[in-house]
Amino acid sequence: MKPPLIILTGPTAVGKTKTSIALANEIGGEIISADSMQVYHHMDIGSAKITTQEMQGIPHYLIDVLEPEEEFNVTIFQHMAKEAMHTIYAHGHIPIVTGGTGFYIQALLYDIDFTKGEPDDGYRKELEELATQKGAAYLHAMLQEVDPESAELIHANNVKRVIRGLEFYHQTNTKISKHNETEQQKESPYAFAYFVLNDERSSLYERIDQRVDQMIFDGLVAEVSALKSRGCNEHMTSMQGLGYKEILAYLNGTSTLEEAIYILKRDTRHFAKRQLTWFKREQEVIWMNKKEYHYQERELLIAMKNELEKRSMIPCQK
RNA sequence: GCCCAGAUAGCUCAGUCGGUAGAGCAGAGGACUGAAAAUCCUCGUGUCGCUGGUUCGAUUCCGGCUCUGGGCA
Repeated sequence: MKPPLIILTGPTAVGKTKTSIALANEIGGEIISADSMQVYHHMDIGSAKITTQEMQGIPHYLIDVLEPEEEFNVTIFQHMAKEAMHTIYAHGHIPIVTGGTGFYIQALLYDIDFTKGEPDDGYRKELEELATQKGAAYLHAMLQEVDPESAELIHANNVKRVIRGLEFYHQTNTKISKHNETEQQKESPYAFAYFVLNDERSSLYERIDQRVDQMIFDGLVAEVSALKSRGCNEHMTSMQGLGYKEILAYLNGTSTLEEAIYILKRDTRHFAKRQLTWFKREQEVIWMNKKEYHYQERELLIAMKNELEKRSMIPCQK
């Protein structure tokens, strides 16, 4: 019998947080955040972090566990999330993974193997240098040499991924394309339900715009300003988050506040679209379009519980 | 009231020495397996303001009109 795992995700600003609390209350769940920005302390407004009050006493994991200067990535996420799952199972509860980072969810759900091909900062720097000096095509040609399958799949302009391919080969002497192929075939070790909350595109975009205005009103500029004063800069993982890089650009004098807000809204919309593209590609996803449930939390919850019963993840109510 | 400039894709604009037009942005679709809120790829037909004229042919040249800027009274 595989252990149960509930995933509740969806594009940014769709209302995941609120629904996750309602679901957790309903079925006795505890929440693991799959969010690359909410892990950081001192980044509350821009990351739309859940407040203690909103948590309603439901235990939350992977929120406020790192300082903005610290590194975070899929592997760290996977490690921390697995630990949290153990704790939750020990409580006799069901873990609910909530958050919008599809890649993280995938890594956890299919227990992707990240033990091989550790990043090598020195080598990375070297490759980055090469890319700027000789061009993206040059790096791509290097990848073509050692791993033609990857070179085929990765566009030459996508320097980050070309570098990762080269780095993986450099570290392991094996092809990342081969690695990806085997990982792709993995079956999830969990009995899971993968909910994707969604809404009409126009409503979603409207909410995004409104939310950005609200963030500004709530003091996003002051929040980023404080981060800047403590030494945070645009090279840090944390400062690549939406809301942080744009406001930082404004504080550094690269743009006006008005431009920063325009860009932030636009890029958040783009991000939501990318998230949806990701979820569309995922197998076994249960789409929950809010419109179909008349925007009623109650209806949405009942539908989700039905799905969970179908999968025998919660006892039958009848 | 007069003079000047403009009116072309949802927006900002380019262009056609007369043969019905193209960029950026927006928007849409996609990729992603240790940076992922990152990174990257693909997608452009619209009464060329309205109306007459010249012409085989006008969005392009000429006239009038409407609207929008700016200037002069």
